[in-house]
Amino acid sequence: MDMIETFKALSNPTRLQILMWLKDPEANFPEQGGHPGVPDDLKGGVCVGSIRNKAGISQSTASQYLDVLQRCGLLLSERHGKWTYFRRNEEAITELAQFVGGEL
Amino acid sequence: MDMIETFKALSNPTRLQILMWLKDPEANFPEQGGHPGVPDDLKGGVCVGSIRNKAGISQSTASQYLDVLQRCGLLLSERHGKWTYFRRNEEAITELAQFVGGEL
DNA sequence: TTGACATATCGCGGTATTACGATATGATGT
DNA sequence: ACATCATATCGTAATACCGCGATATGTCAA
Repeated sequence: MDMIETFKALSNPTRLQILMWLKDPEANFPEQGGHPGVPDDLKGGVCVGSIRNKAGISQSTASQYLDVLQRCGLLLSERHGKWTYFRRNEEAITELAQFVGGEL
Repeated sequence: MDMIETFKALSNPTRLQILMWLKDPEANFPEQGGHPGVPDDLKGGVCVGSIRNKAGISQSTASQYLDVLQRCGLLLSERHGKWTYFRRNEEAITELAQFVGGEL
């Protein structure tokens, strides 16, 4: 896990916000769900469009931000049909917390 | 504590390294000490010149980096004579660790 | 196959960061 | 007052990041 890339990813207010919103997808993305073949509990993550709406950024920026968060390992993505669902990678976040709480 | 500024400060390899070196000043800055009127145990911190040498960067860059780390609260500085001694702000680092380990 | 939709990638101008040398400030000793 | 040393600030060119619209790719439905 590249800590420099991770800190860089977190040093943008919108990206930090997205990561925190994804702690509670049900509360923060209520309009999500109801996609064909996808359960309503949002365990699998939230799609780009929902995040884009919530954050108030363009589609290309949303896609790019999520890519940055995924590249450094903080998010995981899974494609179902036309949608790409993003969710937190709790292992990576725990690893980051251990680094900051211990080695840093 | 501005988390965005803090993450920005940490997203530079040299600055991250400096913060980690300052966990153990005695081991990482052995040539430090012996300044008139300053105890040898380095409890008060390490001066800019020692950090500059260790990091292999220019004097102006060292001063600027340390200022960035201080502005976001990760370092504290104290002037004694012509030297400015920098040391870690453990309270701030603990606060950061709690944020990453809890709210993030 | 064609159209519609979701997402990804490209290209751009604007802005910030990087790291430096040059110079200014501040402190010490003579 | 002066020279010297440590640090801070200024000005800079190179590079990276920001956020967007335009466009490309991939998926489904008819």
